[in-house]
Amino acid sequence: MSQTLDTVFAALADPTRRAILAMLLEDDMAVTDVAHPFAMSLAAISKHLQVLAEAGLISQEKRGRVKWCKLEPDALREASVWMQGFGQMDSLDLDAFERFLAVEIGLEAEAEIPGG
Amino acid sequence: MSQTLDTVFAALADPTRRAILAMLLEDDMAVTDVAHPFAMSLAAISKHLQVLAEAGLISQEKRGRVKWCKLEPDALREASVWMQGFGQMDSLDLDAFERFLAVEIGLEAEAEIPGG
DNA sequence: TCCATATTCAACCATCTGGTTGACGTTTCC
DNA sequence: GGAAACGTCAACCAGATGGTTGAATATGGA
Repeated sequence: MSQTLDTVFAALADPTRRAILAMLLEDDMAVTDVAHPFAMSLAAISKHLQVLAEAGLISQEKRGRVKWCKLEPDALREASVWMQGFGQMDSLDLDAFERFLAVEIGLEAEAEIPGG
Repeated sequence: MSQTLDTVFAALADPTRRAILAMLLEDDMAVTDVAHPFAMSLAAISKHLQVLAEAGLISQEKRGRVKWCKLEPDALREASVWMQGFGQMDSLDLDAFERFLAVEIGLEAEAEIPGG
């Protein structure tokens, strides 16, 4: 889940990938057609699509020699939920926060919250 | 705005930086105190804080020899709004999309939407 | 003044990222 | 069968990223 947030946000950080997602809103598309409007090679777009697929933001299905790309909004929704929930923690449970840190960044148990 | 999304999402892609944001939810903190729970150098945390500040996710104010870090949820909200709005475009206005592409990735006017 | 604290800067390093090109394996179709 | 279309793979490259260490710059306090 933490790694999911890593990969989802990293995928969204690139404008080409955000543009691809916007294109896939309209309809499923073949890799070649996704690549068409962009001023870069097919191989580069293929890599971008892999990044999006690993983040769970799209799925790909091969039919014949054509690989179809489909938007998968669930991962996007997960990240969005994270961001929404973020502003709504009112006061932080420090014990819970230590566990959160431990999960988020693999911190040892000695993690101690300054000022706490 | 496009660059803002770039920097905001890139900032959020790192678990250390997300943990820092979570800490700042509770209260404003000095750089040294932010660094305390993490198993890395102060200089590394200082860099992370710069990334967060450039993305607009935090602000920093120096009082005396202490630099205070404060959460600025507006940039987070902007990215969240982008994500929310994303799933809600129903059908895409192709002309608008070409302008979107032009802004997002600096594409030339000849951008043409395949299948469109 | 002198020392400790708070923070950044500069140089360095390993790894990741985003792009290229050319070769390759599949599938389709004449 | 053989050519063309679809897509990925492999090798390579430049630049960004995330970390380190040690020196430098302020500021605060005895």
